[in-house]
Amino acid sequence: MSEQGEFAVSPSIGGRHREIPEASVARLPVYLRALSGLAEAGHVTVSSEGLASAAGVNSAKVRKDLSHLGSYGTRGVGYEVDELVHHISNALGLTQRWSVVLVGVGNLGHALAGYGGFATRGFRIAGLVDADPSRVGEQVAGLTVRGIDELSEVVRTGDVSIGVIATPAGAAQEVCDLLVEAGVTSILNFAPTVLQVPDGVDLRKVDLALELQILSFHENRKSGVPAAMSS
Amino acid sequence: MSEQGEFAVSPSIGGRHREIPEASVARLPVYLRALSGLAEAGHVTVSSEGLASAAGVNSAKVRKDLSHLGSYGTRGVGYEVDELVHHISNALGLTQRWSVVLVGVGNLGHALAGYGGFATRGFRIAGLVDADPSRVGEQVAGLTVRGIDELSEVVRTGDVSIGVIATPAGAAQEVCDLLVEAGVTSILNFAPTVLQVPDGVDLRKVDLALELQILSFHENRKSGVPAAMSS
DNA sequence: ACGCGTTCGTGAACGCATTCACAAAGTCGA
DNA sequence: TCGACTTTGTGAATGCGTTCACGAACGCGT
Repeated sequence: MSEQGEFAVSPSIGGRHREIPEASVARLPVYLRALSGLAEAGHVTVSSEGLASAAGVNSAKVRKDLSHLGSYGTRGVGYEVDELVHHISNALGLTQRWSVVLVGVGNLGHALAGYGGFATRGFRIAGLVDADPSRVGEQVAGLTVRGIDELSEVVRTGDVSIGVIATPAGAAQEVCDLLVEAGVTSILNFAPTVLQVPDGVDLRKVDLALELQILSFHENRKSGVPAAMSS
Repeated sequence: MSEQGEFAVSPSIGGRHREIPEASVARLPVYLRALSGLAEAGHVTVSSEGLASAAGVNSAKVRKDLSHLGSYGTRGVGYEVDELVHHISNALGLTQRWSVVLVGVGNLGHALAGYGGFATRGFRIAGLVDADPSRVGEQVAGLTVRGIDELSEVVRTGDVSIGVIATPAGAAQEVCDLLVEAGVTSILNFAPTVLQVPDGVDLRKVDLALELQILSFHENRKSGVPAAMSS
């Protein structure tokens, strides 16, 4: 009874393990971070419950999420921390090193360039680029700022696939187009504006003002409606 | 036939207009920004289709979202830009000015303090706080950095309801607890760690490393599975 | 005044994500 | 070896968000 058919998907080459839902993908980095903490604290194994509380979610979600990677837990025991770190890193593609170009070296750009999270998680800053000629040549975080006209070259010679936009809103779409044209296929946008990208290019955004406004909504709700004081 | 019945919900006092779904709330700031652009470009009215393309979503979503605020569109015409800005601002609680305390004046903290998005959208930085004694007294963005021991006082005297955490990961939970204890009810966390807050406190996070890892996943998928690379 | 074209507002259908709940599979002590 | 206990992995149920599709309402030109 070798029931191959639809379950015999090779977990190795080609098709990982089905598709991992987007919502799960977004939580994997959180698990990874929680597991690092647990490993440092000396835990060899961890249960879904333990990982859940470290990651700030519930255990059912942890089990569902991890089940998308394969069956790496042991019933009655839990998950081996090191092994899980390896599998998650693998699923996220963190076993290989990705190169990043950072465009816009203003206040925020400086902070990002100096941010430790790049290097520690396998991301390499292949170049810093800015449109302001007075900034070109400046040394930031051990790198020399280059002109926007060199962006294409930086992307090609540095094997860059990820672009980070930290420019003012007005310049963001133009920079985005240049990045795409140069061959970048993933973009992280910090500029407070909506960007258009062609199919095949992944775009994520980080938006401070937006987050504050969402908090404002909830604050407003709290102060406006002092609980369920109807009746 | 004055069909009142269930449509005669007062949109003024008390119960706004039912509950606005979280997903809609998260898009309202985007609409607001798109509308600002449209207003500057001279548009007096805008259709759901027009707003949708400016905001990077589809028109059905726009109409559904806006319907939660009330019926402010005109069939056959669209929405009046100014009026819509007003209603969205109102729903988000942006007609009143919220005070913010920023904890952690490192690289990122500097960038945040200098970020224009605070002031331009009705948020006031009531104080900058840092635990490092060598930073206390320093002038940043026109404000004097104060010690962490003054946090509680800053919150109270400044009528602060929102706290922004831009400290290293190790200090974040402690700072978070202090903020909550001081009376802050909304927290925006930039530190790469999971925070625990009691019920009644809203928590949002902005996490660069997490975003990069999600992009990494998609890059990995793209390079691993050349997929439908037709013609 | 009236019909035509446009666009909103919304019930219904659909799909994705979360949660529930439990059988299966393992550990561990006696 | 065996039985009690723990914890995973996963179908099923539920809930939330998105999309569809269309009636209702409005402006405008004639």
